[in-house]
Amino acid sequence: MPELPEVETIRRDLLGYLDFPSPWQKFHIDDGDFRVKHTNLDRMVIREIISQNVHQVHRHGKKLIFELDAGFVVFHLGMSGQIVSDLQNTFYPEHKKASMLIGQKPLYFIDIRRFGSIWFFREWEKDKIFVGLDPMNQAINGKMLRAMLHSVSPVKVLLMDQTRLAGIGNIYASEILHCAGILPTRPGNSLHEQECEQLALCIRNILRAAIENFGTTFSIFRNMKGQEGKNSAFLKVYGRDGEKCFQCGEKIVKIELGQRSTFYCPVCQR
DNA sequence: TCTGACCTGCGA
DNA sequence: TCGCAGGTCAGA
Repeated sequence: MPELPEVETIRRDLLGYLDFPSPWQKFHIDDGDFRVKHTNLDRMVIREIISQNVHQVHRHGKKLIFELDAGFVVFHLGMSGQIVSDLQNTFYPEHKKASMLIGQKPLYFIDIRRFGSIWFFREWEKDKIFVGLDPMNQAINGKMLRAMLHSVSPVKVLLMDQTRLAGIGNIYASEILHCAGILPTRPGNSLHEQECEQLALCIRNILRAAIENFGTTFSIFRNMKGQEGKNSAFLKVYGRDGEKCFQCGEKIVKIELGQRSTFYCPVCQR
């Protein structure tokens, strides 16, 4: 579910909610099944976290990163993860996987489909967190993108490869390629430098607009206060198969690419 | 590089 | 009841 804009929305909520620095007072993993595959937080690690202050909340790609005195607690929301300050802010309190208290502020991790994860990394393991280039990085230009996407794989699959660019998921990959006028099926290495310049521009613009709209909600995504994102109303292709393209009037097409639904306009995108 | 598996909820 | 859904990973 949550891609970069949705995770950034939650991060901004957290910045307004938490005080820094604040001691991590409580951390309880509520679901036994969750513990095995999706977290390394055993009793020893939790004890290590609880002795520390939270200094800041960062985001890298789709990861939400709580910076501690010596280490990082990293949340990945998977397809259906939520972080809420009050269990009344979610329709799914029965899917609570972790309960936390930072300073005097409670936080809950809700994970309906159980694809989310929570990991603790020590300072020397930092490299494992910051994998891939964050697409909001201002330094990204056409030349860099062209090198990054130099592969025979479809450009949409490459955009969603988190080891290249971290944060673009299925919704925004379709939206970005429509903005850039590029067919999702084009091999990455077929893109010209000018197309990559346009792509770099669209990546930033589409993601920035989605952040300003507090993310995209179809069903599950909510911010920390339980409110829906407003970006769904601004989508140009995603979920609009059979409807008219706003630019040319041609019908939006839906195909499967890399086992994911992909939407594009056959006229505007070449 | 591709495919299936992991999960639950929702709408057709 | 079935198919689909915003993600990621292991294994072939």
